[in-house]
Amino acid sequence: MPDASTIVTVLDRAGYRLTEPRRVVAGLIAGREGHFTAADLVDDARERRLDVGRATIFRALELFTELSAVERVDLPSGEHAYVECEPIHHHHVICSQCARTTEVEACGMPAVAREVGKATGFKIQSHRLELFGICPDCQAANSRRG
Amino acid sequence: MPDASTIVTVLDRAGYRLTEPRRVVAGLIAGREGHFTAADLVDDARERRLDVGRATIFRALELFTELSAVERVDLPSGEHAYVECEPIHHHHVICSQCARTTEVEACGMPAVAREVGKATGFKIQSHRLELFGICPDCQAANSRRG
DNA sequence: GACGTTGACGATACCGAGTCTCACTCAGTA
DNA sequence: TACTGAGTGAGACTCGGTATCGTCAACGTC
Repeated sequence: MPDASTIVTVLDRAGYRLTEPRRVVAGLIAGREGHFTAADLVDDARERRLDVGRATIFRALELFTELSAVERVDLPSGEHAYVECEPIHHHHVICSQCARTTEVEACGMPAVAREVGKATGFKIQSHRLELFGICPDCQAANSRRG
Repeated sequence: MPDASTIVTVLDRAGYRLTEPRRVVAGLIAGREGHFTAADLVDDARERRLDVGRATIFRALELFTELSAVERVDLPSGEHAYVECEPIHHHHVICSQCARTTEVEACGMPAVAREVGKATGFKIQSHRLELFGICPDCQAANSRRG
């Protein structure tokens, strides 16, 4: 279960001000499972009558991304989404049914990157890997349904 | 060197009409090296005084993508771009200096996907891998420059 | 606790990518 | 040649994201 205080702590450590709107956005993120878009948070805030401006939500997301408290992912649809995550290098596995995401280290990746570098002559600097599939829960639900 | 006739052939085989605007868009794509955005093509068309509507360019790109004659990639900046490519499963290595792209099979990927599936319990259906680095030409140019 | 500084805020205008609509055109066919 | 419907261009529209600007409040200092 994600926790708003994690983000707040990261913010504090980095020397940023702990303002009410930032706490609210952190709380909205914590209240979500899986990926979410900026628009989702804007809607959430409006529904819960939390007085946070649209611009503020975008700014907060930008800041959290910079601090690696959340990460941007690109869905197959081309949409930009965010997921809350630990600030270490990893990748996301995204359930295409329920949108839940899981972090993985995908430790085989450096080898793949090395191989690609060898094959193409490129000096590989970074990569982006996103995996899409069906999570265990949805698999179970699907098989129950027949 | 990409070739407009490749796209035109794919279009023809799929039973789509070979109209002038589609040939023009195919030509614009062929005239590019590396990735490009829809806006790039719109600009190109305007510069060369080719009478192709903006909507038509978007429609053509959508169609070409559907036929796997071009593929969408997401740049680290979050921009959506396209690259011309062969209609088989592969990944792109993108030069962060000159934007040139190269296709690779990244044959180690199925193993990584399998491993991730095992570790998370997800049934992996698809993945998206993009690699960013410096191409051989830019490396050479850089080392010449000191 | 009061105060001052300045980073953060909300409102809102703005921008640009992409989509939708609709009347018109033209490629392919009978 | 006439017909038909896929494809087109113009332009309005939507929506995600950014920029601006006057105001507010977090936080360090006294």
